[in-house]
Amino acid sequence: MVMPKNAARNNQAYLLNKSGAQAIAEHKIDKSSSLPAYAQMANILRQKISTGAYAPGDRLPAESALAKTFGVSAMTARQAVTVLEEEGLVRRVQGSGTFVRKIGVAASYFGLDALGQVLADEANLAVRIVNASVKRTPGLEKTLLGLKDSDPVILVERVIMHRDEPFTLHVSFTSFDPASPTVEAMLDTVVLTGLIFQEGYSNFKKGELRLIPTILGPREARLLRMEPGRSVFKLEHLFHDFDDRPAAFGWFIVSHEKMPLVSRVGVWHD
Amino acid sequence: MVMPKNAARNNQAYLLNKSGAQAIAEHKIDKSSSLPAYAQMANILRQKISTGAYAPGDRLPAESALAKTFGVSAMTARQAVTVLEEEGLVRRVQGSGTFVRKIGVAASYFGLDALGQVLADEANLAVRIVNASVKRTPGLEKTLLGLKDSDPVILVERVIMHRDEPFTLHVSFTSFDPASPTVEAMLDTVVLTGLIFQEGYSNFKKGELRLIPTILGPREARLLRMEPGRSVFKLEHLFHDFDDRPAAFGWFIVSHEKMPLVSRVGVWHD
DNA sequence: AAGTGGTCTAGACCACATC
DNA sequence: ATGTGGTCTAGACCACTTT
Repeated sequence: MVMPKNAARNNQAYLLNKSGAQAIAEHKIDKSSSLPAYAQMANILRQKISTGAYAPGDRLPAESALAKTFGVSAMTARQAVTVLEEEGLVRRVQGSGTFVRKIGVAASYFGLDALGQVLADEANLAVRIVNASVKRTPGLEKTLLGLKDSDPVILVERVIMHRDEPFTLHVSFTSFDPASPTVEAMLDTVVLTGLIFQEGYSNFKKGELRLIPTILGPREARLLRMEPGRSVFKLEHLFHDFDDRPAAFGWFIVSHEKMPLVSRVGVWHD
Repeated sequence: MVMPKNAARNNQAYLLNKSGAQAIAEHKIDKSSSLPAYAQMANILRQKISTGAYAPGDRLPAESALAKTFGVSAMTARQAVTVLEEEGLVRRVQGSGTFVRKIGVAASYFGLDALGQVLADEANLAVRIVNASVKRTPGLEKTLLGLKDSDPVILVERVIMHRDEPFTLHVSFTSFDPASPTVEAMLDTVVLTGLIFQEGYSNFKKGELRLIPTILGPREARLLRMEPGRSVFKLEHLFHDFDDRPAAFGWFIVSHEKMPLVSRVGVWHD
């Protein structure tokens, strides 16, 4: 399976912006167009895939042949094929050729765009801290943070409100390090700014996230103004600092209505 | 998105910058190595990001500067930066520069690798059809398939067994088209081979998938040998044929243990 | 041996952002 | 005006697969 690439997503809107229908019909590149040659080529090739002219399993013409056909250099032809590869439509095999992919359920991936958009919309956000305390009893979070059962951890629970409606409940555990800033500072910098919002600097080097279906408990339901017993997403996270120490464990509770996970595969734009 | 510009804010990263700059002062590409030059460059740059020498928000040296520093052509330097961009570590801004990304929860994506691996492992798969019938009563599936309430649809329910354990329950609806092959043929070709397994040709041009948390019903639980009331994933799919007609609606029921959804962000390999 | 994709060069010009 | 990334050329050689 091809990993989704940021470049492909960024190009998407651009490529579709101005597609020359006449260019597609004539199988040629309009070099005076504002649309780059490689994008025009990609559009034409995608069109042929969408109509079945190039069917799943078929081999595309060699990049050198495409370059000759379209009257561009080999590098430009290669760039065009790369667009389709990043869209997951074709698969390159060195020494053999480029083949049209067959679509299937497993080819999909899900991004957290909805979550990102809400968290970036700071003007309409409000954070309600429902609990901020120091926890001294044992728990899974201490294992994950590399702490002893007796070590204290900072527990913070927030409801993130979006347009005056509860959007998600965030529960986070951070190790209580006396050498670090105070609890208040950590609340505002490390965990909140570093994890939730997009602006500013991050103190984290890497993170692991896990998506789990779970059932809404009574307290969670009350905080989110939802019915208890509903099935919702639990998005767990464990972030590590630049010394590779696990520093922030926690999770977001959010419904699939607020954070739809949708994926599209195959050709969705001719 | 907002562009962070104030470079000297993270003191720690600033110190690391000075000490780290000497440690990696080599900056040399081994052109006799089997590892391509662009990959070696990407490794070095990634290393600098992982140590904080290039901190989130910082601007990378211009591609032309990198090319000069590493003694390669501009295209090769560009390819190196592209690697980091595709890993989600940096973000390019035309006319402005390339900036180290700040990691966050929303930057993650989830692939169905686990599902794909199981469905590709045909030697250890067995499909048990638990229901195959023609449904003539109204239902959501008819709306999605563009059919009238009175139109018949083929309903097939299968338990896909992997290594003699129930892996997932697949429920699918397909329009009953008299011009198409018979029910039996459709079971084996269109829906099963086209949707589930990877080999062979597909009859679908595009598909939309939706991931939903749901609660296991009694019948589903029995078929999957799990406890009812558990929270599991429901992976809905709607595939369209090459005439853009919706042709296969349905869903997979699978637990998060069988299909873990994990995502990693940031630098995980130095 | 021939054909394919993968890497690389040394330039060029363009689009865009910043000063 | 300068500097940045984005596109493009016309070659070259390499690694790999197929014939």
